Amino acid sequence: MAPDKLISARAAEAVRALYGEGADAAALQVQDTRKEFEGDYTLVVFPLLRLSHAAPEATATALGEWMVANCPEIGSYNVVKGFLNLSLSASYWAGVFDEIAADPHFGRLPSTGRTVMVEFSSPNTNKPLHLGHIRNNLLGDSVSRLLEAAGNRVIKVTLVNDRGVHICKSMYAWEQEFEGRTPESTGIKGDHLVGDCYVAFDKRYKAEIKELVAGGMSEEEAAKAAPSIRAAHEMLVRWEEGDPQVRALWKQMNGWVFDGFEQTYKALGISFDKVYYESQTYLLGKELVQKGLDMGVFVRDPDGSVWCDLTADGLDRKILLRSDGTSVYITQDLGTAERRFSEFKLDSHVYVVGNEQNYHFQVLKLILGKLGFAWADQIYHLSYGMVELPEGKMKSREGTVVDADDLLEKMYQEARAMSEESGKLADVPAEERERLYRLIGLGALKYFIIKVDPRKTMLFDPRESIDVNGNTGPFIQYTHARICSILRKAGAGAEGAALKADALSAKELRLVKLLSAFPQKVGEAADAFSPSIVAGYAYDLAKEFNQYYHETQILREADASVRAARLSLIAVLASVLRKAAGLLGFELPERM
RNA sequence: GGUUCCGUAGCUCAGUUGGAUAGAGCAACAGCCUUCUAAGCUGUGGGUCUUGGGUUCGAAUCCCAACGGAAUCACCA
Repeated sequence: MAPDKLISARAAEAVRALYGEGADAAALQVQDTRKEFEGDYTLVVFPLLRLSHAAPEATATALGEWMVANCPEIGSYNVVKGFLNLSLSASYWAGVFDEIAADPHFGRLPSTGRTVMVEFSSPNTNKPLHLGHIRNNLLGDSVSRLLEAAGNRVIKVTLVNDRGVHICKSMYAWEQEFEGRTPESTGIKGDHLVGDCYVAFDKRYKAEIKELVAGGMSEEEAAKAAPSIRAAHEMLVRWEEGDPQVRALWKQMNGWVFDGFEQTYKALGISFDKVYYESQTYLLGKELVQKGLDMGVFVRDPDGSVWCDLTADGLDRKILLRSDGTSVYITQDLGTAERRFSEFKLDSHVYVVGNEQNYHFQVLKLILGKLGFAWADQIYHLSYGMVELPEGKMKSREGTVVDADDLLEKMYQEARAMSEESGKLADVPAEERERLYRLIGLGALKYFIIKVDPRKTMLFDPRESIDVNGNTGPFIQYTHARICSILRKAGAGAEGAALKADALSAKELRLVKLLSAFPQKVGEAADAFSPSIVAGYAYDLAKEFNQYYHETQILREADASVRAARLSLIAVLASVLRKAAGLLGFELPERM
């Protein structure tokens, strides 16, 4: 039983023994004892006063006395006002440590038997990935790992937006200005080349509008009449008709983008179990529209368009089918959701999508509910905040977008610079060194993003490099490397010893207590879809170790059994740090 | 205007079922490397938790209002 659960259970027994009635679970408030007081866990007795009919101190003391006398695990107690601080005995903690050390799957929760799909990343194929996508990718990846650790079967998917007028814009610009140029011929990464086409289109389009407006046309008319936009729309029509020439170019350019994305995903360490393409799913959902009409939850207007009236739910009327019979974005989302739930027998579905689409997902869930799908409320929109620059939103037109590939490269260089300055890796082979630079740079970036609560908009200042000191990924990596260094010097087979209860320092007890909280943190983080909880935990653990490191001799400890115990403690510490970082999606080096 | 989210130290962020004197990091300042990796450790300064009410033994946390900011409300995706 987890230590905090044990305390709760014991406290319930004490209350029953002393006051007869069983305290309801809600009345028993057990929390971590604050650092400035002595104890492991604290029972807040205020809610129990109505049972004890005594003053807070007297109630707390009575409970403390009973618990120390009747619960072998509880070593001592003290009372401060209405707070009963309880300390578990050193031998209890030593036992907890042995269990942790013996459990190779420590931190993995029992199976829930549930299958969860996580959709994330979902890029457009007309421009390269940027910092916003990075946040999405890292969150999606980490949440997937968390849900898996929490006992779920997880299916990671992405939906690539590979069709539509925006792709045609890039295609048209390529024909006009880039004809013949390929990633191979230019040496430009495919997604960047197509992104350049998109920018070129925008430039051309703007110029045309300006010219038309100068010729007396209104802004609005000009936006529709500009030759380039007409050409792009024309291309889309031909794409939908299956025109071989358009399809060939579309295929070729998307191929470039996919190759480029693949490289970035690989660099980020991200993969999917299944990739969906909108070009193959955009027609889904039409039969659901018919179903909704039959059920009477949708209405068809005289012009032929189909709507769902959500005004009773505080929203607006939502269009589901255009008057020309073609479907809109949400129509295909309805269709893909239904297909996925039935095909994979999903218990729930998480969509990692920015908070700009809150409305969309609100509507999606509502409509699926109206269509009678019981699983509609098992859809969860993990709505994350935007990444902003000091001057506000990233704008591709103003060139303020932070490119994913550039940022990754910058992080590697940063790690290299730090490392070369210290010289600690001087004797490591060059190839291995490069691997470590990437690992550290990636750790810095991932931790920087993931430590922030997903819901919040976060700030990134490109002028300042991402920190590597303090509450950072490299701090955790460094801590791990330090432990590994000690273990290396200790020699093989040094760990595995049991802790000696009578020789444990306060700091060592704290470390064991922190270790024991890991599974609970995994559960909390998974429930809240918030990897930042695990990030905070990893930081606390690393910080605690570093303090321990400075005040405790390990290798030079004279008593062999104490030395062995300390080695096994730090070995487990390193392993839990690795697991925590693993949930966040980055690795810890053995040297740095 | 409707809906949703946010407002905590100079800056970036923790603080999730209401609990003790609101915490970290960065930046600033002062210390600690002949001793297991100084990407570390120790200390100092820094706060009307946007404001005003309410709920109660107790509120950064829950409720109401105001102020400030963001997103969204397309026959776009």
